[in-house]
Amino acid sequence: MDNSNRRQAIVSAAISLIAERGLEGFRVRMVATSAGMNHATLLHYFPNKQALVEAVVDQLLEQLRGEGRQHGDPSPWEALSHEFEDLKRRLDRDPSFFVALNEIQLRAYRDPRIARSLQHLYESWRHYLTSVIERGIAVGQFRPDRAVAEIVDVIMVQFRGLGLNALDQVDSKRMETAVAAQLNLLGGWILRQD
Amino acid sequence: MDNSNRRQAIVSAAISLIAERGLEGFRVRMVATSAGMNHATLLHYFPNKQALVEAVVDQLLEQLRGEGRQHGDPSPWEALSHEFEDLKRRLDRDPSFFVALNEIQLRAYRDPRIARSLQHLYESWRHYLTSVIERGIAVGQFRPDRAVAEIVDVIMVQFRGLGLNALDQVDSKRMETAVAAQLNLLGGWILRQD
Amino acid sequence: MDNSNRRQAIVSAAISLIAERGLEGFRVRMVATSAGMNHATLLHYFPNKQALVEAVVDQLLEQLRGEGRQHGDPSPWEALSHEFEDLKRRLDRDPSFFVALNEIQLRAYRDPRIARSLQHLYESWRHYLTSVIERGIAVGQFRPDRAVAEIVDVIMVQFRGLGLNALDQVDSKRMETAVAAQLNLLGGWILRQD
Amino acid sequence: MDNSNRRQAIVSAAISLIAERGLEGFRVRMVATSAGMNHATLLHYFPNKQALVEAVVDQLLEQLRGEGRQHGDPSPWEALSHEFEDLKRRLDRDPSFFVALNEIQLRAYRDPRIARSLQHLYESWRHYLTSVIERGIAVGQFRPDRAVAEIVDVIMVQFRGLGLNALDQVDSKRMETAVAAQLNLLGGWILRQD
DNA sequence: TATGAATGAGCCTTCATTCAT
DNA sequence: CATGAATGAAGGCTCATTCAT
Repeated sequence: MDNSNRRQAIVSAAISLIAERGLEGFRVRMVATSAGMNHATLLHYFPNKQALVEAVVDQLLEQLRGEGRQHGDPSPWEALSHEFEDLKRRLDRDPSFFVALNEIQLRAYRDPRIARSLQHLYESWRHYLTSVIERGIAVGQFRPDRAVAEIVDVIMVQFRGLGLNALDQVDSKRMETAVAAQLNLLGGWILRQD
Repeated sequence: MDNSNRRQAIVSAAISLIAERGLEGFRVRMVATSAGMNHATLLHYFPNKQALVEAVVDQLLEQLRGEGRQHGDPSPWEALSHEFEDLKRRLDRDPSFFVALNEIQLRAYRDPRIARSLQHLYESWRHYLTSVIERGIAVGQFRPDRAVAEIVDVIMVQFRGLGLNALDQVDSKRMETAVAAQLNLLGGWILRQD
Repeated sequence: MDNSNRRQAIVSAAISLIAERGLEGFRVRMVATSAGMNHATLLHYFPNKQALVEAVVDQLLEQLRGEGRQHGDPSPWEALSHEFEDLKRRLDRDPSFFVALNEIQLRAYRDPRIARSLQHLYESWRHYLTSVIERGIAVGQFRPDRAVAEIVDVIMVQFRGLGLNALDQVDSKRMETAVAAQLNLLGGWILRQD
Repeated sequence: MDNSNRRQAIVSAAISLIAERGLEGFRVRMVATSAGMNHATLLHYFPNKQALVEAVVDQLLEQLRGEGRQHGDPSPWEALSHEFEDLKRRLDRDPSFFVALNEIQLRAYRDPRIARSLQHLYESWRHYLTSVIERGIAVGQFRPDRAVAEIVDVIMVQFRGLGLNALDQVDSKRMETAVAAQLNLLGGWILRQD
């Protein structure tokens, strides 16, 4: 179990470093130093740099998947709202997480292995959103005249756009407004007006 | 003027390479080869790598600012629609442009010089959008109960999100739908309903 | 302590190379090869070329300061004679040492850090010579009508001139004569004649 | 004749640059710029860098040989004194000349062609000194019990030592004293005392 | 496991030199 | 002659990775 702790520490240090310097500027030696060990020791835990990056990706995606999904039995709209709330909270609490995530996202464009991981996550998220939307329509909370897939796409674009904002280092207040506005926007589009 | 052509060719090759391999993986030698010259010759046109990257940034931003702004005397909503149309056209025609742009955007997070360039562009764009929105409210086309700055932020998040989609290499059709949906979404939120 | 040995080997190789090719022509790669290692390994012991050069300077000056100062309780004139003897021995045994030293001396003209090191050495040597001369005058061995500082300067010029002779690669015999002549010259000038 | 002027300008610029940055740091492009022309143009006057350096050597030696040799019919001792006077004047007027000269002297150690040039000069100078000394002994001005060759060597060492002092950038006053002292030293050794 | 040493591949940059105009 | 462009060789330095202890 100590082994696992050690790996965790390394991956954490790696994420910080990626957020700080980008994948460009990401150096195995620095990660090791930052994790309090010799660089050669680090390579006992990860066979090479690529493996470390992949572990970072896994960790990032795990974290992304992690929270979310609230308890209780929320209505579809509450479920969606919760997703936005969750995003806001993350953006506020740990913006550097999103910096690293964007970095990974770009890398995925060229690294098939990372692309696959990311795709898995997106698919599972898309799946979840789809089910929520469908339920919303079924229970009459959402307008029935929108294509489900389209709604899901819309939401994902919103999230991506908001995630990119993390790079702007704007104040927490403004970020909160931006998230709220997007939710509001969505609501106006899919909520049944009566 | 041949000098200028040569520089153009280099910058173009550089953008392609950045899109292809990222700023990580961006090698002066490759750019030179790709532009059909010795790497030392390239440094004849740009004093060093950093200068080349900056030229790329300038070119990218210039291109971004470039088109847009249509002719005639469009209504505010037509003006906004045109922006989305324009984005769609670009995404379709030259997706790698957006890949490079995202790359630069991430780099701006750490490179103050690039950050400044980007900020200039964003400010000018924000300025333009603000004027359009204000006019739309003034002429009664847009709802008066939305904060202008908030609307502008919303649009910028939408564009960023859509830009990131370029990385997914989805088919042109689906991208078109995504852009249209976002425009639709925006319309539902700010257009005066009667 | 092996580490220290390795550094020593590198510095020695560096001195040889400087003597052979000058600071112009001084290549890290060559030093490494000459010391039997990869050039990257060398940079494991010295962070960069400049640091290596400085180590060379230190070593050279250390060596210069090193020997000298004989045992027993010599008269002032014997002390001076010993300095010349010592120089002669060095010139004979390791002429390339002086080649490197001249090289460094020229570099000091432009490199403040080296200039400082050299100045320290010269000051300490000047200090020593001053004390010897003063004692010589006090005990009546040297003529009292010469300014001490002037005598010291004279001696230093002599040493510098003799050191430059190392470049001529003349035979050991002739060098010996030259040193002896300078000592003789000095004696005629400062020794009390009776 | 304009051609000759141009070459002169280039060589002068080259000497200044060598004095300023050493042969290490000596760049064809800089010389050209400093002489007010394109670097490629410079290579119309000197086929390559080496040729330029050799021209510098020639010029330096020419200058060294140049002055000297006074008019009238001086006594041997006056002739020697004049040499020292001349050196003093040069050291005072153009110390950077000696910096460049030392630089060349070191280079001669490895460059046979330069070595030969230097040797020619030294031989001719040695020849001149020899004749002066012999005459001095013949006319009874110098002590007859010194070996002529030895005296000549002594003088040359003195000159070399004084030349190296140019690097110390000491004040003119002190340099003057040093030269005078060496002359004095020499006089005490060879002048017939009566 | 842990680590310091070692290494080869590779990158950016410099520079003397060549060449076409 | 003059010059801007071009080039190849080389140099200092970095870095992921391997290895012996």
